[in-house]
Amino acid sequence: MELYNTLTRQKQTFEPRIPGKVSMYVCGITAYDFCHIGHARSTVVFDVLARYLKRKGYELTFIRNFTDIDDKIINRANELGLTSREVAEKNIAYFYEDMDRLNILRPDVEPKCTGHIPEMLTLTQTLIDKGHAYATPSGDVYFRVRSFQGYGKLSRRDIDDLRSGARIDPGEEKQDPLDFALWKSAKPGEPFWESPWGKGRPGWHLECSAMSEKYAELPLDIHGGGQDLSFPHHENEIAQSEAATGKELARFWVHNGFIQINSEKMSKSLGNFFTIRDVLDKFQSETMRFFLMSSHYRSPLDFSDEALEEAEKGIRRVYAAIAQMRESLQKDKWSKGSLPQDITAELDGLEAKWDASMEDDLNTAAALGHVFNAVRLAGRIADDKTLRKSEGARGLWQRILNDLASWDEVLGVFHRDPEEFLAELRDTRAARKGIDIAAVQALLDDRLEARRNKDFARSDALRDKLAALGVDAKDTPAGQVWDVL
RNA sequence: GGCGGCAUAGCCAAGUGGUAAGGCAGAGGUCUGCAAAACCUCCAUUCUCCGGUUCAAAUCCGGAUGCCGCCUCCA
Repeated sequence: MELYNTLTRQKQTFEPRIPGKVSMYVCGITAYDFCHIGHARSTVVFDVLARYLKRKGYELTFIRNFTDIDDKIINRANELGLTSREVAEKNIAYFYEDMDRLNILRPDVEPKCTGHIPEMLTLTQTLIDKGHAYATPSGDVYFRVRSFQGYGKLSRRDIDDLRSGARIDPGEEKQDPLDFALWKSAKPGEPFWESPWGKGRPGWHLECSAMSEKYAELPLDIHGGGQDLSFPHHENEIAQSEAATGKELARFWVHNGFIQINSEKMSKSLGNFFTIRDVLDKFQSETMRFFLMSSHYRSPLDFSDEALEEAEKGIRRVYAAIAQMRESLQKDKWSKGSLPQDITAELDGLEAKWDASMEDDLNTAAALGHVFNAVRLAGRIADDKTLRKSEGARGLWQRILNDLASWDEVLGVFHRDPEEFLAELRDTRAARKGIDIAAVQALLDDRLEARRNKDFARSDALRDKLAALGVDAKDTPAGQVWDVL
């Protein structure tokens, strides 16, 4: 497949270093709070990538870490009167709750920073021994950025241009403003580990270098994370790992684009901040996931309730089609006859295009377009009075259902029981719009009664009343059903 | 200031040299007691603007404008 590599700034044909085996390391969360929708995007993007690589038959080693010690966690612990460990563990549990709801598959290895202190100490010592790092009198250890030739190669930054932004904070004993911490000496009251340089804790960038080397052989095939991580985090990882091992850290660097709110960055300070659970209180997780896949993973994606509602309509249409196909397939009698050649050829084409889209830098937006085309094809046959009774129709629907199931292994949104999903969707929408279900049910009962008496005037009047409440009453062969307008 | 990205219909969005996917909304139609759903048809001669290259440009090059991100913790 073609994958965009931030390192080369172009799409490249992805081939793993060892044929058939892929190693992928993705930077996970810092466990100090609930996860926000940006985390959802990142995890969904790499979940889809992981699923797709597996579908292609690769033996995948997928590593995603937890940062469970850092300033933000320590601050939060102090605010809450908890230990850092308690804060991290609580938030990791919340993370799993959110990710399970989003149907994110568990990576193969989920290492925690605090479980890898010895590895980080060893790495730090190696860097000191090689002259790439130095300890200060107060017990900090810094990476000597200018000692690493390739610094800036990922983010395309010139080391001299960085100087203006870098500075030395009071209390730091850096030799150069560019240098970054590998090991931070413990301040009073902070959690610490023993080290050759005194009590302290690892710097943020170090864990990813230590853990990727421990759980995969370098170079990694893929290293991923959010766009913002490319500098300085990933640049620093490269410096640490490559300076210490002499090996390339990763061959492909994959970065997902940001979620935006009104075309602006989401941030707590701007007050336009949404957690995953905020959203999942109002929308189904399949809708959220579908929304996240509706544009390319590297593009910025504007988040809003309106955008979610549009995604909701889209996924509802797919599930409605699944329900219809399943119901149609219940029939026992099928007339002999196949479908016109052009119809089966169209489906052949759609299957090929779906694969081609995913092969092209994981183009889920295009792939979803082909899903809709398949759904429309199914409906077209269902609407044809002659064709829909034929064995050809049966074969086509079964094939589309199989395609959807197969695509779902990667996209992860079409596997629910359609009736159950649609009912849940309706209730979710009703709740969101504050519809009083009991009042609605009473009106629906009245309307059913009116229809039994063929009192269409009263039936229609009741439908208008329901519409005023935001409810759409419809009559199907199976009887009266309702949906949220 | 340095580095980078983006600009496609009313809205969302794919498309990186061969004549504009898909979704939402809208219009007309089939179906229906009427509706809804589903399906059919229509809905960008044109891709922010100006130049250039080419037989051919939304796609490549140069310039302009606008928006956004990174350079400090950040998915």
